[in-house]
Amino acid sequence: MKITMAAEYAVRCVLYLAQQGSDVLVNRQEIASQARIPDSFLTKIAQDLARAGIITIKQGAKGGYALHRPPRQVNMLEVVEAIIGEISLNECVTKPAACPASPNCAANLVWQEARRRVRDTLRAADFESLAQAGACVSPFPPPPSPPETRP
Amino acid sequence: MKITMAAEYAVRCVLYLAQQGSDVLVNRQEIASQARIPDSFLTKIAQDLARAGIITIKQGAKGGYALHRPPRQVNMLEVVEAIIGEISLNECVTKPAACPASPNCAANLVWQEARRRVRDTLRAADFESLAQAGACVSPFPPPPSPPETRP
DNA sequence: GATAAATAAGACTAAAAAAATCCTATTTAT
DNA sequence: ATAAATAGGATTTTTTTAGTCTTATTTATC
Ligand code: SF4
Ligand code: SF4
Repeated sequence: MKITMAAEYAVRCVLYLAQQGSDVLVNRQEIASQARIPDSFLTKIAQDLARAGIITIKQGAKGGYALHRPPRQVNMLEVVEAIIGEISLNECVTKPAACPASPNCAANLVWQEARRRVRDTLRAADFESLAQAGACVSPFPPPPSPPETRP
Repeated sequence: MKITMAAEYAVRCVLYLAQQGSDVLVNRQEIASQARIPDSFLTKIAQDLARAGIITIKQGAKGGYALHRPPRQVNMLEVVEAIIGEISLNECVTKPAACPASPNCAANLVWQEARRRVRDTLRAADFESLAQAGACVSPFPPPPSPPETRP
C-alpha cells in the first residue's frame, strides 16, 4: 500500500525541475544529487517520464533534462502513473475478471471509490503549486470532520 | 500501490462471517473454501484479526471463527489495517524522519491528504452495509463529475 | 480419561516485485 | 576527433509477499 521509491523519485525529479523554471535544462547528476536520487536509477525513471511526455531529454555533451510543459500543466497523478502505471488499490478494480465476485461485491465499490479519491487528490496537485507552496501551505480545504481546534 | 492478498482475504473472511450473522461460529475450512482463501494462509490472517479484536477464535473440536462484534461496528479500515498496519502511501507521511524535506515539502501534504481520504473511505464501509448491499448499491454519493447517464 | 477434531504458533520456502547497478552504444557540443 | 553527456538493456541484490509445513495445544464427545 505504498508507492514505490521510483515514483517518489520521479516526483522529486519533476519538482526539482519545476523549481528551476519551465524550460531550464538541468544535467542528470545535479538532479540526482539535489533531489537525492541514485544517479543510475534516475536514468530509468527519466526515460519513463520522457515517454509520458512530462520531461524532455537532451542527449550528448551539455545534455540533461527539462520539463516538457509548464509546471502548471503537470500534476502528481501523471508523474506517479508514468512510473507505476494506473493506480489501483485492489486488482479487481481495474480488472474485474480478476475476481468472480466483482460484479456483485460491495467491497469492490469501496475500493473503486478509494481509488477515485486518491487519484483525484493527486490530480489536483500541479507542480506549479507544489514548487511555490514551499512549507506549510496546503492546497486542500480543511478537513470537514475533526472537531478539535474550535472549542 | 496495491493492498496485499492477505488484506483482501481478511476482508472476504470478515464479510463472509458478517453474512452468516453476528455470533455464528464458522469453521475455518468453510470460510476458506467459500471465500476462496488458501486454508493454511487463513490461519495467519485470522490470528491478526483476533489480535485486533475483530473476530473470536474458538479452538478445539467444533471450533471456528466468529465476529467479535456486530458487523455494523466493524469497518474495512480496521480489517485492512489489522493485516497490513497503518495505511500510508509514502513513508514520509507516517515517519517524517524518513525524509529530511518533509517539514518543508508540499508533496508531503498531498500524500497526507490522499492517505486521509483513503482511510476515510474505508472507515465508512461497515460490514453490515457491505453484507446487505449485495450487488450494485453504492454506499457513496454519486461522483460529482462524470456526465454520462443523464442525456 | 482417551480420542478425534479442530485451531495455534512459528519456522520455513518459494515466488515475485522493487531497487539498484553495470556495461555497451549513441548522441552532440566544441 | 574528442570528450561529455544520456540511452537502453541485461543483470544483480534485496525486500516483500504469499503460501506451506510441522509440532503443539485446546476442546467436545464418548
Ligand atoms: S471479493 Fe470483492 S473486493 Fe475482493 S477481490 Fe473480489 S470483487 Fe474485489
Ligand atoms: S520529498 Fe516530500 S514527498 Fe518526497 S519523501 Fe520527502 S517529504 Fe515525502
